[in-house]
Amino acid sequence: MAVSREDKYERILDAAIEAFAEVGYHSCQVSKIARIAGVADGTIYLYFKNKEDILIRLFTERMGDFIQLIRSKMESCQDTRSRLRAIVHTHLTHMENNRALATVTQVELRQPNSSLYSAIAVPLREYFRLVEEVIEEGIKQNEIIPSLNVRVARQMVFGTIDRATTDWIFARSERSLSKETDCMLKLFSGALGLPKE
Amino acid sequence: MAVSREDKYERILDAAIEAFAEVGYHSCQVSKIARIAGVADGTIYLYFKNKEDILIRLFTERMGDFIQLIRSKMESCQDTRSRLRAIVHTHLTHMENNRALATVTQVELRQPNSSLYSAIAVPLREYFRLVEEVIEEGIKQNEIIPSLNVRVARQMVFGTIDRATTDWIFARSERSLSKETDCMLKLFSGALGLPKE
Amino acid sequence: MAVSREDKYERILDAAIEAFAEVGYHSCQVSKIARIAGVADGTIYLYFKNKEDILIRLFTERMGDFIQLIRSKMESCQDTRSRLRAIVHTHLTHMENNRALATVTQVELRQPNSSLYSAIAVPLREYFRLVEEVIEEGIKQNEIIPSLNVRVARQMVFGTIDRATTDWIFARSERSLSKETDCMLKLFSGALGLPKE
Amino acid sequence: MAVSREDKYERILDAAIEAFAEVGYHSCQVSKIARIAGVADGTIYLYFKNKEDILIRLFTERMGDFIQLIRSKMESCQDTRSRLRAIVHTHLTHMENNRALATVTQVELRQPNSSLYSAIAVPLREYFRLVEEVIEEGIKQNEIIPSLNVRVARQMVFGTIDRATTDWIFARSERSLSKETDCMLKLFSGALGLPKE
DNA sequence: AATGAATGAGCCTTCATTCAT
DNA sequence: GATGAATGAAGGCTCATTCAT
Repeated sequence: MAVSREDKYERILDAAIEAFAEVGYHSCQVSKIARIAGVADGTIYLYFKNKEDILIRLFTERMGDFIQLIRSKMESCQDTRSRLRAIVHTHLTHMENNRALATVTQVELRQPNSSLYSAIAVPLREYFRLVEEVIEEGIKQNEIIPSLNVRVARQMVFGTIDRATTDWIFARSERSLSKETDCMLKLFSGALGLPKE
Repeated sequence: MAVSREDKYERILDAAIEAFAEVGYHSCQVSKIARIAGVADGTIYLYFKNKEDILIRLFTERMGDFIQLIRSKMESCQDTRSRLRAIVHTHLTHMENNRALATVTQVELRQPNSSLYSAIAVPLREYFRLVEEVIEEGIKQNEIIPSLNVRVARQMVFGTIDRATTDWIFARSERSLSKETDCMLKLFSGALGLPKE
Repeated sequence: MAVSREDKYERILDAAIEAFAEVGYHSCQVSKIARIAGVADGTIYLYFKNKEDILIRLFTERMGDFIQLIRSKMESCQDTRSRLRAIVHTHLTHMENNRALATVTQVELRQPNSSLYSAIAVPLREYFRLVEEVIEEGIKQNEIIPSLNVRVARQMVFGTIDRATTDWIFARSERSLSKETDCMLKLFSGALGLPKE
Repeated sequence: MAVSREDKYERILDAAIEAFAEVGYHSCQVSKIARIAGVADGTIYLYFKNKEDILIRLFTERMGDFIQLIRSKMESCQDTRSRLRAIVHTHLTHMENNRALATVTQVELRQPNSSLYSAIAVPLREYFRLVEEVIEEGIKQNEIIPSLNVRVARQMVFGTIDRATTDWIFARSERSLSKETDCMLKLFSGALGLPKE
């Protein structure tokens, strides 16, 4: 069976994730992506405008999926604690299951002054917004102490998860990342003043 | 008086911080650093092995200074809360006062598989160790609840500060970063179970 | 009725003339010709060996037709003056009516060291020969002064027409090209010593 | 003695003329020019913006010099015949002595829709203007019949010279080009109605 | 030590051509 | 015959690094 057009696009994207994770975006040659994807160099340009376009689409598409995943996991949650748990656990599990993507995300997410930044900014801000909504709702429901700064609280939640992920990537050990969900949640509970379980 | 060897070295390093902050390490040409530093391209190679060496030395030296600064600020602290406050406040203030350095630090800190990573790892781990020591001491002194995972707690402290800094850099607004010290400390107090003030 | 093989061949040739005229042979992509002709890229290679072959056939066929046209116009001419007039007028009118072809002809006629040159050389030399025959016949009939160099005289006739055509193409104005027939003929009459009308 | 900056610029220009003449602008690799000039590929880009810039500067500078040469040769001329002779003879001699330049000029002078065309247009128009001035002055001095179209007359003068040059280039024979000055002048005399010598 | 012109390896991208359908 | 997705060779240009002055 021939490889369909859809498949090829995805294969190039997957190859790019693997390649970027291994050597970083800037040190990665387009021909390396092509080799991993099993296509010719020129084929890449049938699906992507240029090298940067690969990175941009990678972020927007995969992060879009990721945020959808988190939203769906949160639907059945009744209280703030379980919503936070859904975020933390889904995030850590997803990174654990997609280590290469995690590596790229952690590393390349922060380029200054590039068209890349503005492309990334949209899904990232959407994620931030989602976390802040959970916090705001928690305050409204009297589950979270009202006096805290919502943005800083969100920075704590995301920053902690993000840092744990980065540490896990660089540690290269086999230790589980998602197992840290409970530790993290306990800290967040105390910080936000969530009621005892 | 002629510019001494020391001065020229520092001037190149400062120029590099400015240049890297503006366009990013990979997009920055050595000649740009030379122009900002007011020296010839070739002169850079009298002081640095190559382009990457500039970045490595930049991190190790400036982060070394930074850690020294934090240690000195912490010397007079008697309890865990004030030690944490010293860390948070010194970190945020330092980044606020050295925005270009902050930009480089936040952006370029995470290159995979490069000799850069191992160079950065040393001072970064020292900083992590410092935070973890404060937490461990807090547990020993019964100021922090003992059941938490020290590493995850450190990831929270550093991750939150780090994320707040990144947000502040990309926000490009004039809002103060160091003013968030108290918000952050309140969260950490709750998370770690610090006694009421 | 389906488009016949003949038709498709001609359509590609016409498309090539249009495309080459617009952007020049070297800057013209084969896919552009295909798009204008309304065929797939690959189809072109069913009718032409390669890109250069399109240009070669374009010249040989269209110039062959052009020379036939001039010959037929000259058949009814009784004297040198009317023969020259036929050449000049037919040439200018033809270029005026086929501006795109004229553009390609004027521009691409002169590539050094290519298989293109030798392909063009044949019809071009035939045209030159035709002009020189008119001159030689004029000398034999005592209509043209015998002391002139036939080749140089032909260079004058062709060069003048050719230059006027090039100027007209680049002028992009709406001024008529064929209207210059009489001016040109008057110059040629004086140069060649044709008898008064 | 070191090669001065000026020299290197000229050497690259000369190398480009030779290389373009041999294989044509489009088929000529920048590395070929570099090899002939005896410099590294990158050095070219210290002196020229890009490949097209080489061609543009080549035309503007060398044609500027050429027009100056013709002007200087014409200064001592007292009548129209000697002015025309100066133009024809200087043009033919110059092309004969600079065959490679002539080849490039004849071939690459006519690219449509490129920034090249507008760059060439200026010196070329200046040359046309010079020829037309000679004709206009001749009419004013009653040396040339007044009824002719000046533009077409100029097209004849330039077109004939240009065509003779092209023929000479493609002939590749050792026959002299400049020796045709007199043939050509005799034709022009008759065409323009110049008084007998 | 300082310079900056010169180097040349390296890479992204294009596009003529092919070939499985 | 017709298609157009896929190919991959080729080349213009950049820029970190060198070295003669």
